[in-house]
Amino acid sequence: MPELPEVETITRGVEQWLSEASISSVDVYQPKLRQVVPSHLTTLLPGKRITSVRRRAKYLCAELDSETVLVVHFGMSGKLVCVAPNEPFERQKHDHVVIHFTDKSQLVYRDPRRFGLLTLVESAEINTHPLFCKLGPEPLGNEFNGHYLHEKLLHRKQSVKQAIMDAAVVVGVGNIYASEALFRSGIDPRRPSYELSEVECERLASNIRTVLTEAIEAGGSTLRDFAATSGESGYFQHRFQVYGREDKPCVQCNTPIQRLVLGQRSSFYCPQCQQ
DNA sequence: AGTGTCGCCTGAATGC
DNA sequence: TGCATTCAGGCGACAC
Repeated sequence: MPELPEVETITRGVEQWLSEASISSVDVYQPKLRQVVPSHLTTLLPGKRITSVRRRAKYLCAELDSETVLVVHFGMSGKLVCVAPNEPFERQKHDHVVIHFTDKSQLVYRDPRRFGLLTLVESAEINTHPLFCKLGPEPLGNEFNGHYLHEKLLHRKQSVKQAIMDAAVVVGVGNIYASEALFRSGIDPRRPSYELSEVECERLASNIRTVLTEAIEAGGSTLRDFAATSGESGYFQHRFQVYGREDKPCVQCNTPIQRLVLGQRSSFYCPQCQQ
């Protein structure tokens, strides 16, 4: 599932792949994603060129030469498939949107579970747009640090795991990386947020940063094959220390990893190392 | 305002 | 073997 590191990898992949070509046509085969794909996509995109690509939270933002941003979210199962000019391409069952370029290349949005979205936002309005206006800081940016996190958590009763997964606190920390960062920090995911000291918040913020950075680097290793691998990326799943490892020995102390549910999400932790 | 719950959707895994 | 059920997940909508 595309978490922040995967979206970052996809973004870098698309960036490498950008060309002078402009969009010639857009086919929408299934508009019913998490949000309905706006019908004006097919009329507004042709003739435009993608000038740059960046990531904000788990959104890929493709800037067009019309003061407009094509916003893509991958939900749980979304991918972008880059098809090289004249490379044979057969549309698959869950290819919902196909963007054709003048150089005969294609960009394909594939999403079996349809939890993702594609939409257009005016560049000037991106920060006030409903999708973006409530977002907290980027976990890899300077604004996010232990002091900030401590202030944010101070008056929260919620568990610390739920808090760091709240996009208003910090964006892009999904279920997997929340568990991993808490393990590395030696913090029990059930701890009430207000209970964490500034030192613990420093440690947690730092580990959120490093675990995401390491995952991006692992994803980056497949960057070269980006177009060929249909957006599949990364080997970081082989480095999970707690996520999905219920009953398996803790990598630090051999105590069996436990699973519990917080806010309807599976959480994994070591009862020995995380207090 | 903060918090908890629901629902969208499909495929994989599990149960009978 | 095949059918039915359960689960996973991001995140907005909604209720309290």
